[in-house]
Amino acid sequence: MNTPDDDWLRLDQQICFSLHAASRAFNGVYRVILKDLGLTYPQYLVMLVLWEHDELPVKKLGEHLRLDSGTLSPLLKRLEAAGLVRRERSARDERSVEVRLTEEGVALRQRALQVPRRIAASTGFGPDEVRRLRAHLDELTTALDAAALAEPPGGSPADERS
Amino acid sequence: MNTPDDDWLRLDQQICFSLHAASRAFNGVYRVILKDLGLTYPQYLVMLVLWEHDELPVKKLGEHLRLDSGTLSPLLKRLEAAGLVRRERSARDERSVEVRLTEEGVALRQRALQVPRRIAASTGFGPDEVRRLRAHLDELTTALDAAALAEPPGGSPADERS
DNA sequence: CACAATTCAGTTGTGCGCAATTGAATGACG
DNA sequence: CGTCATTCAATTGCGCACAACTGAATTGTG
Repeated sequence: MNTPDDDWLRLDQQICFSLHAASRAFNGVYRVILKDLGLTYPQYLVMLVLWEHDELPVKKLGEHLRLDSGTLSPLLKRLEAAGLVRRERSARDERSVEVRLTEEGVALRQRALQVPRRIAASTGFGPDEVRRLRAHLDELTTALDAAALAEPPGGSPADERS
Repeated sequence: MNTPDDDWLRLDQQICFSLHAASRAFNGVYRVILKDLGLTYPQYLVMLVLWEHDELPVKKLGEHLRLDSGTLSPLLKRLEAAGLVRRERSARDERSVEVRLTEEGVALRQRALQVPRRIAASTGFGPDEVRRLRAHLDELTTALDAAALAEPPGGSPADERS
């Protein structure tokens, strides 16, 4: 009785607008800053993972980033063409492809060290604010993932009958 | 002296990961729910604006959504092909194209009224939590936009010399 | 051992997001 | 009035995201 559906549709607009807009605004700032490094934002994310792990099969990379091979395969090809990464099929399991940094890829890390500072400056957020926002977002993601699993297309989970 | 650059690179990872992941998780939930309506998530955003305004030039639509014609033109073509929208060049200003809902487009609103409830259920967030998160995100977007303006590619704003 | 199910990377097709460009219409200014 | 700059929508080109599928390698089971 509180809020008729009409109002919900307006409120809903604001929520998804906000997230969408924030995501793209962030993306835009990264784009500008990463241009110096010759990386796109998703490529930067891949490099961050590799700087931590140094060698990973595509599958593991995808788990860290929540991306599948459909996205990663061409992206990794481009990183390989840029000379930052090498891909070689695993000897143990020929289905798997190991991604590893080249020397050039390792070296790029030094130049990337300045990125977080510049990003932080752009947000104008302090460490605490960042932490709170991150916690909020992670909470949201967890909830959404759970809901996505519980609600396979079509109806409510209660419809589940053998 | 507080946190060496190495740690920043790790912390930074977490921030951008969180936002990126949340955005795509949200997108995924919308995708499932909107499939019933035959809309993608960005198409839904466009329809939300049109349900509020009923008739708008592409330019205004883009300002509401922060999207340019490069994104909107093909998207609107698809909405037109789906019979939800009509596009006609303005009589007053032949450069401009007016977008207006068809009867079918107006009618779709009824079926869309259920969407916000299902989304809200998926997040598990209450109205207050949503409001706080939205405020946080808007604050972030505002800061990022300001920074994007202040920092044209290449260096700090202080470099600005005639 | 043989055969079915699974796991993995890659490909294809669709749609979004953005930069850069094009071309037409409009507006401003001398 | 004519010229030049601006404002629009549309197009092109590139990269990401994701669903669906392919094909090869591996694992599980009888």
